[in-house]
Amino acid sequence: MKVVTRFAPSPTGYIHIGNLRSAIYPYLLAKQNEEGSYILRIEDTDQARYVEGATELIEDTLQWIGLDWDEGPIKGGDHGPYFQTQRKEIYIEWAKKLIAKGRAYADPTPSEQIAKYREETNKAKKAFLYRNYRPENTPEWEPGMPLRFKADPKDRDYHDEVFGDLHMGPETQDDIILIKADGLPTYNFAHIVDDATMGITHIFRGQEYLPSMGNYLALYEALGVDTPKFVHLPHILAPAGNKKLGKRDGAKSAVDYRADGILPEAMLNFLACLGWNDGTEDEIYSKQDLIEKFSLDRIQRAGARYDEQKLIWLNGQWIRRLFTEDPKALFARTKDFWPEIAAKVSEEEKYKVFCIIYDRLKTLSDLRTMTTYFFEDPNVDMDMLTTNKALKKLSEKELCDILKLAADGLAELNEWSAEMLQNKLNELLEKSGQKPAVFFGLVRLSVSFAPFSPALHDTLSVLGREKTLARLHAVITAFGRD
RNA sequence: GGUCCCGUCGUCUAGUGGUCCAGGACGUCUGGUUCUCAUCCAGAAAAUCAAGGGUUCGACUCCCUUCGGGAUCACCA
Repeated sequence: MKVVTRFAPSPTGYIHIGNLRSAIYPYLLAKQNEEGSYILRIEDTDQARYVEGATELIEDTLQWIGLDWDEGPIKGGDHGPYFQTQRKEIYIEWAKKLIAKGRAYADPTPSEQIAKYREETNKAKKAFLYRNYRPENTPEWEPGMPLRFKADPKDRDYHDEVFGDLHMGPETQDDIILIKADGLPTYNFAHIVDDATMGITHIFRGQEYLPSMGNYLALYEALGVDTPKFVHLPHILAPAGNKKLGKRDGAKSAVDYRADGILPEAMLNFLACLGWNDGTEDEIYSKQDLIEKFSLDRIQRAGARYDEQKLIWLNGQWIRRLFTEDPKALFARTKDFWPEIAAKVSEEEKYKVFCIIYDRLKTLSDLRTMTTYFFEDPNVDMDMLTTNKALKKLSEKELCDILKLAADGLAELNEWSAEMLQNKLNELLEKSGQKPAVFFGLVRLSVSFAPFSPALHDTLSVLGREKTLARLHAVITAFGRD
């Protein structure tokens, strides 16, 4: 069977990670099907909430994380247009079918009156059902008037791919608005028409739509449309509390994570596995792995909490993995993450630094704080030396002598390579008669004045002979014992 | 309030009647890797399987009830 899925966001702002997952699953399902198709549709029927530029933001997010759609904005396709505001005639046409069948009526009731009805039922602590107030005489519908569905409340059973066999009673079905007074359809009507005309086979959406299923089932029936497969997804929960993750909880835009140095591979891996797993004990999945292994019946029913720590860990895993696969390619992706001072240095220089520091990065933006001493001489900070755990037992003279020994020894080195440096450093360590923590620690701090750095011989080899010796002498001078 | 959904370590989860006095991962803690930080490796702590009743020789797994949590009841999606 050909699988056609869709992601259908409304352009009301950026896509936060809570929503992004419902873009990923339909993509995976479509791609694991040989002739599957993944459609992007923009649900822009709410003029009031429309945000300029939001569509571009959505497209950017999907492209970043690697969800390339087969049909939709930019790309086009056989089932367009892909903006609901451009499909107005289609909805009107379908609405007229419903009117002809006596299953839709123009509602003349003023909204103030409806508000009163609603207040009544609220006071009686009951769920509001408009059909209890259905007007007896309704005018012939014409544009500018709200059009309502005429419900046929009854027991309806259906199957959800995640939640299993479900039942909706008559009280879940009402005379919902199909076409608003502004002539545009509501989501409730539009998505059914669109999914039917676009040939969507699997509908993915958040579980907040579960209570509306009674209405949707009634509409499919009245429209004479076959029901697609339903895939309702549990909510992603905010880090604290039990509420679903939303922008109020500081749910960042997915692309904000890009600026923070999170790799799209890690984000995709993380979100896909938030509420889904393949039953094995694997943790790392590439897009291809996910496409091969994804299955609807392994989606969780309970909401999963959004845990940024696991994302960070996954990101570190991906940095190491991608480096192993193709270091240059990963390096090319670090462009925006270097400290400003690195701009004056050649790409080759930066690449050298990257090769010795990459396996310490959790996010690419760590480069900003972890590499500055490679590009500019650090300020000599004597306190850092004298308060160091391993060094504070030694006198200034002793420290200074060790540094001189190191500087003189290193100056003799013919070939300034990591390997030769390692040998030389070991030789000097022995000569100094100090513990590694003292000798290496002192040299390391003297050239970097950083709380941490790569292995000493790697650091010195990238730094180069000139800078290394100059920095060691700067500290010796600072001791005033030159 | 009505309706709908959910409930295994702090978190993500494995588990579809016996091999589970519950396994893995993140996080935390402790060690190891010639310096720091990170990686990597080894190990530890961490779940009366929401509770109570059934069914069964046997239940985390099936049934019922209760409790707890969430969603929804718009001319928003």
